Amino acid sequence: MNQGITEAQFLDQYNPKDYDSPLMTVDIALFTLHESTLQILLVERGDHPHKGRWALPGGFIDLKSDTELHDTAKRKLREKTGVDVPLLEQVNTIGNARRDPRGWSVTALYMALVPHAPTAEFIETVKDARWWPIDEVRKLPLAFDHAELVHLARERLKNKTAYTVLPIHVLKQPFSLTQLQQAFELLMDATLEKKSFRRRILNAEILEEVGEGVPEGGRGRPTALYRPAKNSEQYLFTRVFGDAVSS
Amino acid sequence: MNQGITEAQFLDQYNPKDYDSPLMTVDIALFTLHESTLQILLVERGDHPHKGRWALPGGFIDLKSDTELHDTAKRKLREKTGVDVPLLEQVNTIGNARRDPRGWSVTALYMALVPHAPTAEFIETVKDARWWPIDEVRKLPLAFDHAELVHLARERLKNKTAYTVLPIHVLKQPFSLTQLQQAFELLMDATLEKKSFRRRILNAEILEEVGEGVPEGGRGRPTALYRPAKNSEQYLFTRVFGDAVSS
DNA sequence: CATATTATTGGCCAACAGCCACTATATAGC
DNA sequence: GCTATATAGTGGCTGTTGGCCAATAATATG
Repeated sequence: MNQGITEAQFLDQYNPKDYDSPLMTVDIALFTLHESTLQILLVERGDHPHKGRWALPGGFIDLKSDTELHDTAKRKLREKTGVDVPLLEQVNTIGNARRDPRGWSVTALYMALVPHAPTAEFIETVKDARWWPIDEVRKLPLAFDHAELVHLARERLKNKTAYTVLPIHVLKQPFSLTQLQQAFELLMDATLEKKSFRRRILNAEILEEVGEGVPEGGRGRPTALYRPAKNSEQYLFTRVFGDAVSS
Repeated sequence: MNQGITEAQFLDQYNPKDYDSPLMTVDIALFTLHESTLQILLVERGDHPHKGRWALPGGFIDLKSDTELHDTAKRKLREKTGVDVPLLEQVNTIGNARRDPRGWSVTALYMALVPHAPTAEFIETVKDARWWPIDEVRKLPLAFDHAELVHLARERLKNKTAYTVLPIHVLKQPFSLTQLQQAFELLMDATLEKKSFRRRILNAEILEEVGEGVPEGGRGRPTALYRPAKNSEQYLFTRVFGDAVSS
């Protein structure tokens, strides 16, 4: 193949355009909690292919400005949400010959969960993007195989949540344990037992009590409010829930 | 951008070579257990770049014959081991501008664990490939960022093993519980408590007793031999071990 | 003041993991 | 044979944790 030449000579001769390569994209499933629903950010495609359909934010790598794969993901999210998403989790990479009409295509799927507030006003200004409640997404016409990608990300989110204290950093602070439990339940799509939930969360020592607040619904016993303890970042990947989920 | 044209017209005009795209490859960390060590398959590179260094088996997608990303992985493994690997797990996808001297490069890393015997003779005939004990790999000159890829796959293997009954299908059958425990310990890189191990494995009801055999070392009480029960495939992803690991 | 509503705690039981000593059954050497 | 040694397998205790659900606390409403 390249006998008898040095590596420098080889690189000199090499031109990537001499070879066929697939399309390479990045897609991001960005989730948030708002008004007691789990929501996902979708973008209405303005270009072919699949013009007019809803899609996950994402796109091609900019070989000049991006130096890491997740730089592309961060850049695309910044364009659509106006904020920098710190924790991007890679979910899966899907590649085949039929998912994009333009030909062989590979996409790296990322996932993140962000608080709703900081993004809300900005997204209104991006006319082709909006938050969709996750339950309504299956009624939408989605581009490419994005219905499948949404499903993969949603499953990962369920699992991830069971293993981490992730929702703590998504709620408006301070929050009550009831609110925190509701957040966990939304993300995990499961019902948690109240006493077990409180035991685990409090034993983990990741919360700090900061006073009292009004209960859900305005009436009833006042509730204790909490915020993440200073050292709670380090517990971000602590296992908090086991099999303590019913469906 | 493409105003006023139909999707068919758009696709007609479209040529992927008009756009810059990164190199896209697939790499596979193939593990096996042999002679009480965890081993990984490596290939000595015959071409630039990094000619002469050891690398994970892998390579470029064949846009004509491969229809799925993991087809590429399976094809490459078949060339090197002579066998079809049924269970390929995707570990991670790494992409950046500096991992390959040829330019921006993305690789999808897969992982699998196979029994040693069926591959052994074939690999001898592939002169550039061999099994390496995992502990010796860090002394080798590895190509690209494959040292990092090996590390990622090894970590995933540890976790995966803790959650599945994977080693059952890798041992020569029938096997004793002592042998099974040793396999788990090698894969998880941890010490397991004998009684707890046996309790969990036997309670899972995934094994079938099939007689007696000689103990390890030839002397001592004879050992019960087991093989996977018929329904054990469905338990492939059952959680078998929790935090019952010391180091 | 009675009732409804939400928050929080008490307390029991069953399951299970860690621990380690004890028993069982073989081989090797004398 | 007898003893030492090696490996396999079990008994049984303890502490932790999760599921369950009833009891108690503290407020709002009419």
